This record gives sequence, structure tokens and C-alpha cells, in this order.
Amino acid sequence: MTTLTDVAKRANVSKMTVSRVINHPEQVRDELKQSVFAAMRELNYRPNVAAKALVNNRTQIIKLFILEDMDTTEPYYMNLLAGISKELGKEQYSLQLVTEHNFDIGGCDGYIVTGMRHTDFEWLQRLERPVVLFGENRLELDYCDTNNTLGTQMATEYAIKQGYDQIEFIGINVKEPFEYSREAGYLMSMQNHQLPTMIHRFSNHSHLAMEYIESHWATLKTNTCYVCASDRLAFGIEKGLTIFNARIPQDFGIIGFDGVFLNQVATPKLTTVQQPIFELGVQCARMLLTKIDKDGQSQGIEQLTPTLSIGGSTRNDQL
Amino acid sequence: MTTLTDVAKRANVSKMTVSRVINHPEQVRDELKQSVFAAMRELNYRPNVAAKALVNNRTQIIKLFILEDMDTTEPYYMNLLAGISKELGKEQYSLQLVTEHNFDIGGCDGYIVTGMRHTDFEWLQRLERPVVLFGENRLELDYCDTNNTLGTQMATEYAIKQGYDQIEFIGINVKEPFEYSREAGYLMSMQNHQLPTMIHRFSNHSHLAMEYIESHWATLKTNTCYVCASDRLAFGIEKGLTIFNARIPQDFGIIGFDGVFLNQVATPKLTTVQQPIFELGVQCARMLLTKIDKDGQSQGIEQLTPTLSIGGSTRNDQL
DNA sequence: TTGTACGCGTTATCAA
DNA sequence: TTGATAACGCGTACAA
Repeated sequence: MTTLTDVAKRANVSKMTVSRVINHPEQVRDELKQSVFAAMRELNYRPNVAAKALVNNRTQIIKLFILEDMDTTEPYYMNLLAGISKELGKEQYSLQLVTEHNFDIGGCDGYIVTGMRHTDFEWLQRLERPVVLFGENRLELDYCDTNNTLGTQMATEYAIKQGYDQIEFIGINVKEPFEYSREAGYLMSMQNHQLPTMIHRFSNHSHLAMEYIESHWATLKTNTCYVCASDRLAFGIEKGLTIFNARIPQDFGIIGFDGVFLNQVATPKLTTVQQPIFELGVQCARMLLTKIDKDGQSQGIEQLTPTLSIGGSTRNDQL
Repeated sequence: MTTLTDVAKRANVSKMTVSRVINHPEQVRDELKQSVFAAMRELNYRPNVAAKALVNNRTQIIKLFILEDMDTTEPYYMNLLAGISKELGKEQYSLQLVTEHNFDIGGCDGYIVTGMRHTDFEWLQRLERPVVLFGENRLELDYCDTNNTLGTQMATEYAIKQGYDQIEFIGINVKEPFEYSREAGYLMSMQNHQLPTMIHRFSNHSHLAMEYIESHWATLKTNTCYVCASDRLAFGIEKGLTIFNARIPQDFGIIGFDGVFLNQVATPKLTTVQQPIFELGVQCARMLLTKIDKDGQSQGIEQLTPTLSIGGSTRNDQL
């Protein structure tokens, strides 16, 4: 294993110069810098993370809190994790998962928290390291999320453009910001077009949406499009409609929200507001690293733009 | 932050004694041990992972290679990760994900590899740290996996017991050990009962299984049970049968394999061979940590027993 | 059984 | 702009 000292000898400088080349390159003459770089390359130098962590009083560890019951949101997370991990890796950080299974102790340099409900606010505030949330909040905490309002606006506008007569919103009955934002997007678009609104809410389980369709089939009007707050609900709506052999997308349209996995296995595939989950992971990590670097200074919020992924559950050209 | 030295002072011993209490407790008198423990508790001592890593020439990092395309297997992995992470946490290890997105460099103490195909064998062998695979292999590499053969035996026996006349296997057309083992379980059970066997194979996509049913509907015999090598295929079979309003489970039975997510969203819910994914994660990590501890010594294999999760896609009492 | 001295690889401080 | 030194917290080797 090559160390700083090895590189220093090879380049005929002190090890401090090598260290500076890495951490404060502006303090070193270009000439020296070049020969140090050369030495590092020749010796295939890799900094020792542990030594660095020790002297900086850091752990090089980020904890990821997953506060929601994992079974309900699973398909989602691997992409997030991949994004986070990619970004953390760049600065030699590694990851510890904290779930319901191991609410453990042990140091870290910062936290990424997903699935926060407002009841978590209190203990979150007591964390002694920088925190970045994945998911909207209205508590002045730094976060990254999809632009939820924009997402449902895109969905609603698309439904309108495709000529559906009624456009109804199938929401999740939680009192959380992401849901308010999604409903707001729907309401704004509808009001802009002076269309009447209708919102139904269920817990985020496909069978509840399916049962709603089953029990209300007689009263449903054709040429309705359901804009849903999640793919789970959209999936349930689609299954419900399929039971009655409803014509999708001709007589009923369905648009989901998430765009991870479930939209793909549905038949027909769901048109859905696709969240840029991987990029959100990258951004979360990026924001947290910056925050750590700046001694916990607030980093504000970051809202990424979703894309509307067109599937077979909506008409895709105007009548 | 309390250090070894702080604890030592409080307990009126040298810091080496404290260190020994942690790493070689058998070398310390009970009396001293007690007072050291007391001091650690009072001062809320937490070992400094970086310092430990530095002196031991370790990184306290485990890399998790996910070799398959993440989109195809997603729902699966979070449970695995949770299990791995829980076990690693106990010994202050943290995790780095290596996926198609970041095939990065950087040291670690060991590897967990999932989704290995036989073509990966060569470069895997060149890894310079202990490796444990998640998933069967026949290359003498240490691994943890579900007992795949037992799983399909359980499924097949159950189908027989429920009185289905034909029992056919829907396999994945990959030449990998886990698939051979699953097919073997089916074949063994069928032969034990002197029943005729039938195997179909598809890539692991639900729509392929669905299309199979669609195109062969006319020739299908009622009272057939499909034992599938994955929930994806089972899900496709079920969708295909549903198109024709086939009566499930009365006229057709379906049994999947995996038991993560997809079986839950299917209607009716799939009877499936449920893999103990979380526990497999724990075992993988456990095995790897032991292997690291024993200087890379081979740890053999570990096969955990799956459970048959009964859903609505099979009859659940004998005719 | 317990303690002392030293080194692990890095960075900050201060002096040159 | 560069270098010498000390320090981070812990574990090994050796001495007591």
C-alpha cells in the first residue's frame, strides 16, 4: 500500500506538500504539483480513508434513515440508494441503513432521512449532525424532492389535452406536504381550464382503489380520466376497471405517479409521472456533503422536474 | 467525545486494559472488567471506528456488487440490504453499493456479490478481499441462498395435494444454478409421485408468460397448476388466465417463487415460495465477517429454508 | 495480569 | 511556498 510518505519520497518533497496537493492545491507551485501528480500515478496512490477520518474527526459515514414501513414502498428505494451511493462514493463516504430493523447507534457525519412524517419532527431536530430530507416538508428543513405540483399539473394537462370529459383525482389520505402538493397541481390545472374538480382519497393500497371502482361501477361515467397520486392507486383503478372489461384508454384513462416498477407490470402499462429517483438520490447526497462541508449551513430545497411517461392507460392522440 | 484514555482514567487503569476489555476480555480480571464496563457506561464511550480501522489496516467497509440490471429485480433488494446492513452495523461496518452506475475504485474489507452469472467468474476471482455470494453457484465459491430445490418441492407437493391434475413448471430460460435447482425440485417431486412432467421456459418477464397463456388458451386443460420459477412469471400466467376469465383457483392454480412485493399486488394474491430475503442478507453479512475474521478461509454454503405463502391463486383445501 | 512505548496515515500549526 | 512536528484514537509488542 502506498502512503503519502511514499509519494513524497518519489517526488522529492515533504509529505505535507503531497497532502496540500490533495487538499489545498492552490498553495502549491504548479511545477511541484505536476511532479507530485506524476508520483501519485506511478505509485497508484490511494488515500487512506481511515487516517483521514481520524485526523479530521470524521467518520466518512452517512446514515440513511428509512422511516416508513419498508414493505409499502420498496420498489422505490433501490434507485434512490444507487444515486446516493454513487455520489457519496466520490468523496469516499459510505452508507449505513437505519430501518425499523436496526435503530442503532454509532457515529456518522450526516443523515439522509426518507419517509418523514410530521410526528418525526421533534427527534429529528435533536440529531447532532447535518440532515437532508428526501421528500417535501414545510418545516424549513433542507430537502430534495420531485416537483410534485408540477407533476400532477403535467398529468392533468395531458388528460385534458387527450379530451377526457371528467378528470378526477385519486389521492392518498395522508396529511403530508407531498400529497397537498400533488392535489394542488391537479386543482390548479383544472381551475385554469375552468373544469369541475373531484378528489377521492384512499390509503395507498391498490386494493382500496380497486374496490372503489368495483362498488361504484354503475355510477361511473365513460370518458373519465383518473389522475392518481401514486402508481399503486393507479394500478388498483386499472384492475378495477379491467374487471368490468372497461375499455382502456378509450373510455377511461389512468395516470399514475412514481414510475418505478409497478407502472411497468400493469396491463396496459400505466401512463405515469415519472420521478427522477436516481437523480434525487444524487442530489440528496450532494446537498448533504455540501452541508457537511459548510458546517451545517442550511442548503434550502431542491425540486427536480419529473417526466410524463406515456403508457397504454391513456389515449395518446387527440380525438 | 470520550476516548479509551478517558475511560482508563475513570476506571483507574491504563488504556491498554480498556482496549483489552473490548478485544480480549479473557485476559482481564473480572474485577477490573466490571469497573471498566462501568466507566464505559458512565462516560457513554463509543469506540472510534476510524482509529480502529487505521491501526488494523482495515477500512470497515463492505462493497455490495449488484451485477444485474437493477430495473429487473428491484423489489427484491431492499430487504436484502436491510438484512446486510443490520448485521454489518453490529461490527461497525458500513456499506458501499457498486452498480452499473458506479463501478468505482476504493478499498474495502470484503465483497458481497449478487446476481453473478458464470461469465463473471473470472474477474471475481481476482478480487483481493474475501467474497461471499448471494445466490447459488457451483464454482466452490461461498454463498448464501434459499434452498431452491426444497422451495419448488414444497410448491409441487402442495399442488399435488390440492388435487390439480396437471402440474407444469414455468421456468426462467437462463443457464444458472438457481434455475437448475428449482427445476430439479419440481422434477423430483413429480417423479416421486410418478406424474408426467412438463417444463416451459421464458425470460423472466411477466408479459412473456402472459402471452404464452394467450396464445395457447385453446389447448390448456382445466385443473392445471403452474409452478413458476418466479413471481414475475406467475404474475404473467395469472394475468393471461384472467383475460379469459378462467376460474382461479378452481380450474387453474398458480404458485410463484420469491414472495416479495409482486405476489402481494397480484389479484388474487399469489401462493408463492417465500424466500427469507432479510435473513439471507443477515447470513451473507455474517458469513463475510467471519471470513474476514478468519483471513479469507472458505466458509462453505448456507441454504435457508423458504416458506410456502398461501394466497388465493391455489385451492387451499383438498377437493 | 497489567502497563509503557510506539506506530498506523493523515492534516493543522507554526516556523523557515 | 515549503517543511518539521505534533496530534487524532487505538492496538501490538514487549516489559514488568
